[in-house]
Amino acid sequence: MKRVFVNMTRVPGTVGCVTDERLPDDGYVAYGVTVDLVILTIRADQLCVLLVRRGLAPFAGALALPGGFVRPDETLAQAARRELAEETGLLLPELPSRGSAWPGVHLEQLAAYGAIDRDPRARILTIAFLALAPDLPEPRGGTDAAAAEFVPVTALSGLGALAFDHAEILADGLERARAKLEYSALATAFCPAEFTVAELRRVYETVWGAPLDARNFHRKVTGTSGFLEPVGHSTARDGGRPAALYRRGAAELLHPAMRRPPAATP
Amino acid sequence: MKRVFVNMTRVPGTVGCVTDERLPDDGYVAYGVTVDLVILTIRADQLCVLLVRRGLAPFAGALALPGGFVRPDETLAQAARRELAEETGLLLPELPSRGSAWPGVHLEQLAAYGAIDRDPRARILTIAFLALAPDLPEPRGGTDAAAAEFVPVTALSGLGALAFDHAEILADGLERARAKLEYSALATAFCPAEFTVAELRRVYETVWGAPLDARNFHRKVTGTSGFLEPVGHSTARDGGRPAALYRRGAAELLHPAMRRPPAATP
DNA sequence: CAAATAGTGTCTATGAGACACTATGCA
DNA sequence: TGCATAGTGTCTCATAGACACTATTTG
Repeated sequence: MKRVFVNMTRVPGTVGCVTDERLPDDGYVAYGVTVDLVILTIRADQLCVLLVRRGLAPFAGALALPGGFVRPDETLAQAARRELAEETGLLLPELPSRGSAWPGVHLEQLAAYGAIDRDPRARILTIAFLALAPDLPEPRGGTDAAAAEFVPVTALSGLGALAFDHAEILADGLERARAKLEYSALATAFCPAEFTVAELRRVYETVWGAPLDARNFHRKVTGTSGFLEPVGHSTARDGGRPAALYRRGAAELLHPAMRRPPAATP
Repeated sequence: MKRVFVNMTRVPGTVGCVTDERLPDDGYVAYGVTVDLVILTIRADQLCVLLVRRGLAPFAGALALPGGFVRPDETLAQAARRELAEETGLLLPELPSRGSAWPGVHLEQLAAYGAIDRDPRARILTIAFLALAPDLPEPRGGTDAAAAEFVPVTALSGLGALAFDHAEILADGLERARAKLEYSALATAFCPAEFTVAELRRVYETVWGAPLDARNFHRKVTGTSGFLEPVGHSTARDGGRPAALYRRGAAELLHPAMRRPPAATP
């Protein structure tokens, strides 16, 4: 499918004219730019991703990652935050431009995707972001989402392909999340402000898809300095002996790192 | 500095009109997109980055990372490969779209940078790539490089600021490289096709800026399966007992990982 | 021979994983 | 009392780091 790019523009003040073959060195071609979000949460012990059902062509009726065009007055991170707020109904304070985070929600850049025909309409690049959040209220149909829903990632093979190259983006987001649980305190982003060690362990087990030894896990996380901060030993119950509650500590990176078992992640 | 965006375009087939305030949901604004390269190599036991002296405004006369606009018929990775070839004079075979690599040279996506005023002329996003290469021939002034030279990264504080946000991009690239030496076989990308354990160790010491114990290093790298593959025990000399030569093995990721000493990286 | 670099052996501290055991709640 | 979950102690194995020691070259 060879397309003619009619949406080339020149910017006053730059040299260069636009042809289809070879651009002058300071030539300038403009592309559409979107942000797409991999928003992960844990519901009922399942790792879920927020997907929207597309209403418009292309891929009308298919599931897709939430996202939208970057506006001229916002950075990439700001666009991602706006989309996140629109899709989840969360209101977010202003954030530093890169990385985390307000209490509990984590947002970071994942990668840029620029395959030539990833959007059949025109050349559109997307910058994907990864968001991790504790269990959220039901997503409200945002302004640009026909219908948004959290879908267990294990159910995706049976749901048909995602729109555009979103399956690849989602796979990259999942792998990033799984990898970062090893060496960062990111798992706490899936937990409410106060949580027990068992809840944190279930996060690891759910994201990695592998069981962990509860005793060793407890020793490890409580022994890693800066990971957890005990909040006055209030407790909550879950059937047995009450558990101590913790808040996330100051550490971003874990020393030593948690070790992901070699098990599969189906 | 408030600018008016005159370079907004509409793409036939998409709805939406362009205003400065609020875009319809499927609205579309176009931006300039470049790739910028952090090309690292090791020369004379110093970690060096390839920089070009800008000839044109803005930042005329300043040092900058090599890069250029993405053409409409190439992916981001292809644009990065083209720029790499133009700047270094290397001829490169066609590659799979993500990650590495042809013998010895590594290229991977680093991140996207989209601060609103990162280019004073217009809204331009850049996708940064990280390249690691063995000692290259003197860079030839490429088509769009006024002059290209490898600069030791330790010398950069005394050279004045880099153009645009390239100091931030370079810092991110350096940190990525330092981190990936820990858990990947990336250090071999700084070495020629055949190398000794001592040469590999000098790569680690140079990138990390910290000395390593030669004996323990030797045991570790030769004991990590898939990292090094002994090529018929030919040798080369460097003053003392001849050393065995190795080629990089099949492993991308190291098990167990190398450990970066806590030392500073000045 | 000495000097220089390559490579091995050995000891110790630390952390991971296995798992017995104790602690504290509820029905 | 029985059961479920929380949390600790202890053993074993693997690996990191320190460093003594051997091996193989050149001058």
